[in-house]
Amino acid sequence: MLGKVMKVSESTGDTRSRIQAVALELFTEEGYEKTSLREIAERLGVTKAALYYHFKSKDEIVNSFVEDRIGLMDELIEWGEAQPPTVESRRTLVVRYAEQFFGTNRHTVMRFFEQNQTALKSLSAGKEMRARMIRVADLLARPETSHEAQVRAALALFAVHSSWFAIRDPSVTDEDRRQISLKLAYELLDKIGETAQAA
Amino acid sequence: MLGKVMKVSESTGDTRSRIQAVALELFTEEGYEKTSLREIAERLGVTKAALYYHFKSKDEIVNSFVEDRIGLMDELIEWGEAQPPTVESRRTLVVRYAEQFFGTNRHTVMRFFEQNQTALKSLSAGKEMRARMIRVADLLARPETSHEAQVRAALALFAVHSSWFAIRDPSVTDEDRRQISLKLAYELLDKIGETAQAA
DNA sequence: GTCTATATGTAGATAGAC
DNA sequence: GTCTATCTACATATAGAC
Repeated sequence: MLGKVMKVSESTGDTRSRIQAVALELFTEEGYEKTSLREIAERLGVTKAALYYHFKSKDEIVNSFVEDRIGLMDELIEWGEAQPPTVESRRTLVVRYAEQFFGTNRHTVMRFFEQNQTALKSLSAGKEMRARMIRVADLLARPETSHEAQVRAALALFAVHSSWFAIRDPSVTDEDRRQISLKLAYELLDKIGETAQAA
Repeated sequence: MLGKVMKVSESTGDTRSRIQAVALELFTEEGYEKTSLREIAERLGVTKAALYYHFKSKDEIVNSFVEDRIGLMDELIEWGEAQPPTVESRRTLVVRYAEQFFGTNRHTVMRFFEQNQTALKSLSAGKEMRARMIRVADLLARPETSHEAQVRAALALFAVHSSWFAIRDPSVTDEDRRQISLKLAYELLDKIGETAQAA
């Protein structure tokens, strides 16, 4: 999935993908700033120079695996904007968000974002993603503009994320985590727009 | 407050405190790893060597302002452990947590933790704080051991934190943020232990 | 208590051979 | 496509003068 968009003309998509995978893991586990290109190269059994053949800089590696996540978020936002601000569509929006989070190659990329919030402030990919998270939260809060609704929306999204680490038992399946997070997200979201609904 | 524990014999507590304040701000805004001692020194109008007179290393600066937060958390945990696992004591626990968060010199230290989770993994102060956060969450989940209760507890704590950044309007007062976060924390926590209560 | 000067390491990144 | 070798910059940290 990581090298999916790549043209076939670039023959050895293998090394490129392996760089992305290792970088994503290390960036998530020990942080973007602390992870050196030397470390990534060593883990792969190549030299730093090889990395620079595939990516022109360190933050380009980040961009490469963040790109398609941004694309998915854009689809989600576009869909959400076309929906009426009802309990139903709020629920569906968070369900779709959770699908992205738990789907495809697991939650690796989202965990990377979570763990590198600060470092990502100075990376373009980080700013792009940040803006989209805020947009999704705003869509969830609609039609309310109250501060409480804003926090409810943020908590609903965080429910999806936190089910990953707050449940420390590693034997719990992704599906179980997903269900718990959605139950709590519903609980939080369903109280949004009650005044508007009643009116 | 930052240099409170300091002995009076150390005459110029001023510079030491100013280093802590500037470091805390920069570590929070742009990240621990990315912030250099040169940057901190320049901002204060001194040289790096001066910093090393007051602190023997970079992570010692972190320890210095984290220490008393750890102490407060320990008091909180000790108090919590002595309470019965009821709706009432759960509420009071999160109220006290919020007091720590919003109290004293604002939420600066807690924001620093939030923004540097990954970097703090390799710092002793980080590991210490992390363990205490988990302990508080466990106390909130009692007497339940269900996964859902664990997520409820984590979300309740995050409600306190998120009220700081999820409400983007800067004119909202700390008191308003505190009230909103507690309302939502109650909502989440009050459903813990319902089976045990009923039994 | 703060300075100048410097030691020492490692980071990201490039040139050019193979 | 990957290598060796190297550049440049900046990091943390220390020694010793004032």
